[in-house]
Amino acid sequence: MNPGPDVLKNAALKVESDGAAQSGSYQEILAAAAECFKENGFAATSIDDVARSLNATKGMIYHHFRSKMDLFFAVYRRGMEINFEAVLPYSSGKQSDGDKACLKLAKMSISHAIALMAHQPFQRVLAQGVEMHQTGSTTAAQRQTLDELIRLRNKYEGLFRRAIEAAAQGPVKLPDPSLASKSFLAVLNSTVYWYSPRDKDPQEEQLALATDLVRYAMQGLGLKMPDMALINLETEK
Amino acid sequence: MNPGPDVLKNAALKVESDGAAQSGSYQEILAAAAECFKENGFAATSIDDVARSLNATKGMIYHHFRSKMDLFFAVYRRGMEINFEAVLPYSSGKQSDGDKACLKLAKMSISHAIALMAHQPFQRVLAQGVEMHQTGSTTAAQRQTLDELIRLRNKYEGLFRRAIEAAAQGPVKLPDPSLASKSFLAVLNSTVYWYSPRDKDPQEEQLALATDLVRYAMQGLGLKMPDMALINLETEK
DNA sequence: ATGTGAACATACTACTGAGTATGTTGTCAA
DNA sequence: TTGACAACATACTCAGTAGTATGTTCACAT
Repeated sequence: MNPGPDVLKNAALKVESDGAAQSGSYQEILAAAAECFKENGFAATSIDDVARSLNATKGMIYHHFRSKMDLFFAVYRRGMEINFEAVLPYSSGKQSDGDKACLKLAKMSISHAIALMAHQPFQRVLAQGVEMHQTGSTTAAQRQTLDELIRLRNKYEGLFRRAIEAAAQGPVKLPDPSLASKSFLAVLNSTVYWYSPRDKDPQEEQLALATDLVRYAMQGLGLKMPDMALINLETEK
Repeated sequence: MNPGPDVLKNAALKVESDGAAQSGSYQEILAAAAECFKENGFAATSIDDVARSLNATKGMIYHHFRSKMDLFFAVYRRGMEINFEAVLPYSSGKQSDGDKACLKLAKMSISHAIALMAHQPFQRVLAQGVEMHQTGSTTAAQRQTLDELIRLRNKYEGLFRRAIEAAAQGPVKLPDPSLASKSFLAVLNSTVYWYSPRDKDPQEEQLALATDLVRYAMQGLGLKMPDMALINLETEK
């Protein structure tokens, strides 16, 4: 079929490799679009809305994107990129030791949960993309692109499923690994629908919330949360 | 302010009291609209779409509903109705005994999870309503109605929060009851985004899935799942 | 029989919004 | 200097759609 790693590579390397090449306005459009899509949803957002929020016009958007769908896909892709960047650093290697595997899962999960809260607009777009996939809309060509993006998402979910299976070796039994990972991620992702950052110490607040959520999610699997002292993530930029 | 029980009564009694009074077509419109909203989302669904799926015309819809928003609200209300009908029978009374409280919570949760899978279109509309609430759309009057509907939803969530608090008395500590109930319901509600019924034994399948989900959700709180023998719900109609 | 209103269908209006076609401006190479 | 192209802005087309205005049918009360 299609070589697995490539799909990931496409997403994960774009930011690094392009750097200055990807004109600043491009990323700005993505951010503005994500914000608009979050506010009103894809269908209710017009290209003019996005342009307006940039003090620009429709022509500018269409200079960079061939259609509204293309713009949405680009935002979606960027959202997946963000998530991979958050989780990949902690997801490499196979831990045969149960506690190590648990620690790895916890790190991945907390990093994921924080990224989710720190980049809400993009994460909401990801959720909308999933809904769109179940829908029978779009043309054949768009459908193909969307399928590819969903595969990317499944790949991401796979990172967690494998980490969960590794962590649940031993005393814990998983009735259905797929169901387990879905439930697990459902808890972590739930913040998308109600969290809104407070001005005071959003960093601190997000870490605390993420910790509680991950504790709950792991406990559901019968796993105990590792000591927080062991989970010091590199604080990002 | 507004008397709490009334809001609930409005929703919970409508079906019973109206009965034959609510013309058949009314409920059919709700079902068709729910299906359309689920398929394409609120914004991307036209009144003509709904009418077409009923082999009717726009005039018929507007004869029963004053606007597209009104139709949406009615569908939302019906969705909440379904949920209350599923859960209320098991949510009455205060269990001081921990195990009893646990059993009560389990019954409520399983009934909720099954209702969710059995009425997907309506449940998806509920989700869309929540998103809509975070959004800055709609007029002032509509906003008021939407606020009322969200209060209804919060009331529903409150049933679970109280049941959770009652069940978690004793050996278990809840860091944040609100967070706990949000996570708890996130797990149960997650099926909305991926479950699709199989032709074979949907009843059986839904019960099995619901059981697994509830087990996970309760374990996350540190509660153990009661024996299934104790959880025989009255099978609905 | 007749008028009256409920329950629709049909025809129309007014507007929004995706996509396009065509300017306009600045920059940079030759 | 000029021409060529990137990076936009402006102006327009046209399909779709919320809402309205106006038939039409039929049951039912008087």
